[in-house]
Amino acid sequence: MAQPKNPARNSGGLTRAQRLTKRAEFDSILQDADIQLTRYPVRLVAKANNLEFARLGMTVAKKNVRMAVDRNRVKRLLREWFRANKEHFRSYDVVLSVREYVRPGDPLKAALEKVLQAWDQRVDTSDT
RNA sequence: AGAGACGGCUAAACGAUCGCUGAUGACGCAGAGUCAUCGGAGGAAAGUCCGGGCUCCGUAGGACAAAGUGCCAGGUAACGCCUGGGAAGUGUGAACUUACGGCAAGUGCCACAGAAAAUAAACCGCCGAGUAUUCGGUAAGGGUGAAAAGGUGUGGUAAGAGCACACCGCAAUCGCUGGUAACAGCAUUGGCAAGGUCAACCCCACUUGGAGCAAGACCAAAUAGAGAUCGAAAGACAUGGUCCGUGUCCGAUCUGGGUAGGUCGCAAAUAGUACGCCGAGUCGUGCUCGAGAUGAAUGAUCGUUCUUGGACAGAACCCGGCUUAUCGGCCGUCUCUUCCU
RNA sequence: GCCCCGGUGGCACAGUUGGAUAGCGCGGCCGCCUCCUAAGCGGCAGGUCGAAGGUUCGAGUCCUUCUCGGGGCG
Repeated sequence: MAQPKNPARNSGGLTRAQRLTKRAEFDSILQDADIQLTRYPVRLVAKANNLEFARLGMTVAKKNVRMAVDRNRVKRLLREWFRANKEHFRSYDVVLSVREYVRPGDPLKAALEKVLQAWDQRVDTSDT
């Protein structure tokens, strides 16, 4: 039997439709952002997307995180964090950037926790 | 027992849940998607230092230039790599290291010091003649320097000197013997040939067309054939630096306008491993494994165990090497020292 | 992924074919000048020549391997 077309139906996954894949999409979000917030070293930029689910894009520059192993690890942790908390970001396109070098591990997780708190406050006030 | 040399292997394991990605199958008109099964980073994936495959370029022909390599032999698709051998050097030794062709082709350079740094020469010395300083002989000794026309001993001499002799070293013979060769040994001859530097220019031998998967091929959307200047049988252009040769003929330059992506290339081949041949390697037989993304996949959480928190580190066309990084653990062969029997 | 440049006092740069104690400008410090400051004048300090190894009597320079920084190719 056919499944609904909404990819957000799948509660746990993070499929290609839920990712930003075009340069133009990144540019439009970064230029016309609705919400920007930074909790060192993570920067979050978001824009409402008129969809029923969230989409994720990440930028981790080689200049900031030099080693490919660390860079992959940072991106995996960002992706996993977004996947676990994506209900918070419903109907938003989100771009996550790592601005400074951070060792993947507890410091990054702590920073992401702060980002989530700040996001919840911002979204609550803007909705009401 | 301690210290060490060489070679090889390994690179935490298992389970549960939630996820990512490719293939196959099923459902689905198709697409999107869902479910099931299977696969899913390394010894260096790294640096991009070499070599090849593959693709395109106007032929890829010649000459010059440029770059690289450099003891000998073998291996290889090829190499600057590997294996074996020679020579030289280091280490008590096992072993290790070596850009190790040629300055008796040419040119250049060798600061300071020193008499003199390359046609050789003579500062202090030594000796003889002469007598207030010169002439001649000499290269033993001193001094300078990184480097100064073999070393030691004996004879010899005015003093000395390969001047003579012995031994060592050196050179020559295209000598003899061994070796495919580099080279080694022996014999004979020569008093000995008057520096170093080629990671200085260079000479000799050999090698190299250029670019690189952002190569390139196909599909498709959009834009639209604009304006100006210059040159025309000489010139311009062509993917290599120059020339010759070759090809094209309206070409070149500038300004302006427009630009959206997708599919293939893309993974099984020159692979690894066991046995046979001294070795690299080749061949034969058998066995093993089989990543393929494109804002870019291996993760998260929990539990158990260990060496108690696991180093260096992440494929992007592929392969063979080199180099560099690396916590440890294990295995094999061998060396030295000390002790015991 | 591929290709190409560069690293010399605090800053921006020289350093020719290897040769003596690596220079110049700005900046810093001290002194002179001035009532004081600036300007000017005189003097001084400050360098692992990105790192390691090699060739050489001798390396900023030549060779090799790393490291850091920058640029180009859609």
